[in-house]
Amino acid sequence: MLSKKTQYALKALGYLSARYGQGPVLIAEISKKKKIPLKFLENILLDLKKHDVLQSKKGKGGGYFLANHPKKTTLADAIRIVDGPIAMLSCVSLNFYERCRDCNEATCGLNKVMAATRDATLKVLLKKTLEDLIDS
Amino acid sequence: MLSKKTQYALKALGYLSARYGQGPVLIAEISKKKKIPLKFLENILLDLKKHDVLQSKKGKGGGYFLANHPKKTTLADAIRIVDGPIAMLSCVSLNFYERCRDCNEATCGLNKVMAATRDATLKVLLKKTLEDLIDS
DNA sequence: TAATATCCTACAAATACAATAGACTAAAAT
DNA sequence: ATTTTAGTCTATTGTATTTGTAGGATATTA
Repeated sequence: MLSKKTQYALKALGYLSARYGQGPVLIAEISKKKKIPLKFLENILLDLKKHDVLQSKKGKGGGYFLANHPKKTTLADAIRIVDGPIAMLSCVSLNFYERCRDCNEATCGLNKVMAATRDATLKVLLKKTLEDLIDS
Repeated sequence: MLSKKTQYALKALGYLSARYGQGPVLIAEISKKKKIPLKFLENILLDLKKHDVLQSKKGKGGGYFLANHPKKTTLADAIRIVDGPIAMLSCVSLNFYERCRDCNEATCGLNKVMAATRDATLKVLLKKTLEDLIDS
């Protein structure tokens, strides 16, 4: 299950996607419209900025906005930044790989199954983008 | 990511699958071979028994064994018992559904995307069974 | 220089996860 | 019968993660 933090992040990204090209949006506005705790949201957006998904502008007329067209950022990208690995086990994670103790990957049945699961999940998350987060 | 508890459960189920039809296996044996804390494993196996994945026998010559052929239990079944929902959000979970506050599912972009992700993941986990957990 | 709004670090509270303890029940062997 | 074996059950403890808050620092505009 995605953490609440990640849900907040995706909700905020959806909101910003709907306003892409319309200038900066205040954190306070996103917080209010999407019912996300303000200070928590600050941290989340900052994190997304540091990973080049968002850009920001300070002072009056400032706020946050997407660094690229909503189609350019995949959900896999976004989720990895905020939530970490997409795979169900570290030993099959592409971006957060960790060898598991007491287990030989070459012979481990669980490893193979989880790699197949990761591939299926990732196929969707690499295809879907921030644009798909816009509410209809 | 799967909890450690779930990893332990799947490792244990793989071990029991390899010994299917060969009589009961001691918790202590599984614990030792798969390096799973004994008392923790007790709880996990008991849980799987209560959900009819395992059966047990007490006293000398006792132990745990699969209730059905390893092919009969899907990984989706096993994971749901120990870990809970497979979906990334409760609002798209088939077995652990919860409506999310402050969000209209009919119009929510996130909901649609996560439903698609769930379908892809589930397609694999419903096809794979305990038999696939047997180490080669 | 005053007002605005993001940036940054640290912290606190709440929840979930991992592991252990110890007594209880059932079955088998003697 | 009673001892040994092995699973059953409930509770508790320690640890880690998650969620959320506080308050000042920095940058931008007017």
